[in-house]
Amino acid sequence: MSERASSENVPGSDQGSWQPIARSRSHELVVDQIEEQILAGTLRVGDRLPGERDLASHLQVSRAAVREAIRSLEAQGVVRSAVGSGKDSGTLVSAMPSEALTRLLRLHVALANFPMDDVVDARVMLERSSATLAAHNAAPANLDAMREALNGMDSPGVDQETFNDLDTAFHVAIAEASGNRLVADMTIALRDSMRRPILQALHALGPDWEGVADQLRADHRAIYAAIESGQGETAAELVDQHIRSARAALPIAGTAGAVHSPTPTHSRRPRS
Amino acid sequence: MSERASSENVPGSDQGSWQPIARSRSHELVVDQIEEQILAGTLRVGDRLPGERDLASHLQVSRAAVREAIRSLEAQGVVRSAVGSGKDSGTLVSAMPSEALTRLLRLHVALANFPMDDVVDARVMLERSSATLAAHNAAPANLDAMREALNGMDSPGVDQETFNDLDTAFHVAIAEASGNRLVADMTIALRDSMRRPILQALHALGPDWEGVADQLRADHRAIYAAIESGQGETAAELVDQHIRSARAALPIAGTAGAVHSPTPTHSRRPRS
DNA sequence: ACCTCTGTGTGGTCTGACCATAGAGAGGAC
DNA sequence: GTCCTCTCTATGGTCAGACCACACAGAGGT
Repeated sequence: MSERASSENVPGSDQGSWQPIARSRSHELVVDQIEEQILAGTLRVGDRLPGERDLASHLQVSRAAVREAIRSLEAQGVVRSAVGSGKDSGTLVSAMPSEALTRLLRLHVALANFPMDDVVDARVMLERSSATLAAHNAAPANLDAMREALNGMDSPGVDQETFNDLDTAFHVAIAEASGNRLVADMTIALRDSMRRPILQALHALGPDWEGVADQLRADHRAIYAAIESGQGETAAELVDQHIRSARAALPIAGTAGAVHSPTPTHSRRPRS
Repeated sequence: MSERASSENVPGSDQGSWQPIARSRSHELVVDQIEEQILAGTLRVGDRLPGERDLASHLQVSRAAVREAIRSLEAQGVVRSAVGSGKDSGTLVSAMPSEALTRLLRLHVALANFPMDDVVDARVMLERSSATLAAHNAAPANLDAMREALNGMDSPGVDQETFNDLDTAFHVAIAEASGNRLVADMTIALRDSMRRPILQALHALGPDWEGVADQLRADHRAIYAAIESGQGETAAELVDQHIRSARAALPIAGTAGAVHSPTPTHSRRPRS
C-alpha cells in the first residue's frame, strides 16, 4: 500500500480529480440522462420509464443504445424490466441494492481486487457495530431469525453448504437487527462474497470440518446470548474474535495467486 | 425496525430463501457464463474476452445479447471495452470497483433506499477504523495528501464545491492510509453518495456556510494531528464526532420528503 | 532508418423486423 | 346483469445484417 500519487503532485487537486475525459458512447449518454433524473428526484422508486421505442426516438438514439443503458442500470439494481402490458410491465425504477451490491463484491473479491484479509477486516468493522446495535435494538423477530439459524446448524448430519448458508443467515440476522439497512446490505454482500472460498475451505478440511463447525456453533451461541441479554460491548468483542478465529481456522485460498500488475495508470499521449 | 417478516412465518426457511425463480433472458445467460469463469478463476484481471462476434456465435446468441451482457458487467466495473486493434483493445477483464461502488451507492442513496442517517452511521463505523489504522500505518505520501487537502481548504475565497471536494479528498486520504482497499473504496463511495445533498445544504446555508467551514477546518486539523502523531484512539474519536457534528450542522434533505411508496394510483390517461 | 499509406480487427451504432407475454377491452353466452 | 372467452395492443426480448470510427500492424516508398 502506497506508491499512489507518484507522478501527480499538482497542488490543489488530488489524484481522483482527473475526470476520465470524454464520454461519447451513446448508451452512456442515455444512462446519464436517466441518472440525472434519479439524482434530481424526478424519477423515484416505482416510477415507470418511457417505453424503449419512445425513449429511443426522444433521445435520438437507437433502441439498442437505450437497451444497453437499461442493462447498465439494471446491473446496479436501479431498474427492472418486465414484459406485457399493465401497471407492472415495462421498465420501472426499482430498488434492489442488496442484490447489486452482492454481485459486485462477489466478482471483485473473486478477481482479488479485494484481498480476503481486507474483506475480513471490513466485516469486523461493520459487524462489531451491528452487534452492538443489535444488542440494543433487536426485535423479537430478529432474535427468532438468529435462533432459527442456530438450531438449523445443530441439525445432525448437516452438510457444509447448508451449514454455511445458515451461518450466513445468522450474521445477516444480526446485521438486520441493527436497524441500518445499508450496513446490513454491505454485510450480506461481504459475507456472500466469501461463500465460494469458504465452501472450498470447508471441503478441503475433510472430516475435520466437524471440529471447526463445533467451534463456530459455540461462538454463535455466545454471541446470541450477549445480544439477547443486551450486552453490546461483549457482543462486539465476541463477534470480532469469532470472525478472526474462523478466518484463521479456514485454509482460504483467495488472497493468494500473486495479484501482480496493478494497472500502471496509463497517461494518455494525445498525439505527436 | 420491525414489521419485517410479518406474513412469512414458514418455519424451516427464512425470508430470504425464496429464489426469484426463472432466468431466461439470453444476455443474463451470457453474463452467467462470464461470471462463472471469473468466479472459477479462469478469467483474471487483464485477460481479454473473445470478440463480440466470436462470443455471439460460440454462445449461439445475437451480438446484441453479448453486448448487453458486457454492458452489465461494465456497470459493475468488471470489464472495460476499447476499440481499435492491438493489445489494449477489445473487451478485457478490468478492475474498477471503486467507480462501480460509487455509482451504485450514489444512485441508491438518491433513491432513498439508504437513508442519510444510515449512510452517516456507516461512515462512522468505517472511518473510525480507518483513522485508527491510518494513525499506525500512514505513509508519508498519505500524510502529504491529507495536508494538501487541508491547505486547499484554507485557500481564501474557496467556494463550496471546491471546499467539499477537498473535504472528501481528506477523508479519502485517511481511508487509503488505512491500507485496506475495500474499506477505502467503500468510504469513497459513501462520501460521494452524499455529495449532492451536502452541496445543496451548503448552498442553503447562505453566508453562514463560512462558519460551518471553519468548524470543519478545525476538526480536520485536529484529526490530522492525531493521525500524524500516531494516536489511533484519539483519531477515531475525533472522526466520529466530526462526522456526526457535520451532519447535524448541515440541513441535509435526502432522508426527508416522505419517501415511501407513493401509491400506484397512477391514473393512466390514455390519449385520444 | 524513417515516414506514409493501407489493411484489418475491434467495438459503436443503427435499422427494421419478428417473437412472447400479459393486461385491457370487446363481444358473446347465460 | 354477470361471466367467460377471444382478440387487440403495448411492452420488452431477440435477432440479422449493415455500416462507421478507431487504432495498431505491416507493407511499401523515400
